[in-house]
Amino acid sequence: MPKDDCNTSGDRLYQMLATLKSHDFRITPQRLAVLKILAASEDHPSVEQIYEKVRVEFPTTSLATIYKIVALLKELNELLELGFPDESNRYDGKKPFPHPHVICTKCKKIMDPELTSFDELKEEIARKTGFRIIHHRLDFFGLCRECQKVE
Amino acid sequence: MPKDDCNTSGDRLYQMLATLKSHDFRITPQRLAVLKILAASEDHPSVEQIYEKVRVEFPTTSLATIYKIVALLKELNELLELGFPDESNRYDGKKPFPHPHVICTKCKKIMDPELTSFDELKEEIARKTGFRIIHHRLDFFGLCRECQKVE
DNA sequence: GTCCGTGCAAATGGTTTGCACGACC
DNA sequence: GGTCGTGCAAACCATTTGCACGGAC
Repeated sequence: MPKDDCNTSGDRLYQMLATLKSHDFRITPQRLAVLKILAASEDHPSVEQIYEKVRVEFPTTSLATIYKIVALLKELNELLELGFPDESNRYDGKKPFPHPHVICTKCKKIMDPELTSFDELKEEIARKTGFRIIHHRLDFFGLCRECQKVE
Repeated sequence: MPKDDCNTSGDRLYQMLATLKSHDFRITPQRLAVLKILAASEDHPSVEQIYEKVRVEFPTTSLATIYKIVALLKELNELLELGFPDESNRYDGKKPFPHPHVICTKCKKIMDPELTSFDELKEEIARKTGFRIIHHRLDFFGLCRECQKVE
């Protein structure tokens, strides 16, 4: 099992619940539903997609609430936001720390590639710029295997 | 001189003018003013900053026009957009192709680091994911030398 | 019972659009 | 002179905010 993908969806759910509790945030049905979806999602969902899934179980849930829960989890570092200029933001609840993404510009699929040569790059940056690097963002855009075929 | 920073500001201006002309776009005073600013800017300006500079010379220029010119240059691949989730978008007219950036989260300065170990990373990605990589985005966020001192 | 979280609707703000006038070619 | 570009104001739309009710603890 890859070292940075070692959490089962149950572990992630438990971890997120623990973080909420330790900061004295209440565990509401809406929050629990969002946590479950994020802990289980393989597909980097958008707020709208989370909303649709939550509404299956809780049809009265409002979009504003989803936004608030997402903002809270982001604040607690339990959710990684992948913001895009056109506001088609996507979220990663399984690996809430910076890591590279590969994005298909056709089908909008987002994958997590395994990389070995990144740490070296990060160190080179710090050495050459004098910056204290806090976090980063690395996206590759292109066509996935499937979309290359049908093109 | 670094190989990917070989254009003087005059060369970039000429290049951008040539691209506009070759696509039969008119050279208006507003467009020329924006081109000059982009060709000379070292600081990855925002639309608002471009707007303020253009207004020094042409006080009647509207913000919408700047947006239109920026969109046009982006379309013609003469301008790199660095979009951020909070819409504080920034633009690079000197190197309109994807390249890494180092961003100070305090003073908002954006720099272009020199990197040697990036190509290798890109190749590793393509090999491991099967994607045909078209472009990429690599940002490092942190504190620049100056902001580390005053912190 | 208290106070936080939710749902609703209105506000926000960067960006885009429609349209008529004016200017580039 | 015809057409493209500009300036203005309104529209847009994802996201945020204010507020009163309801539920978690």
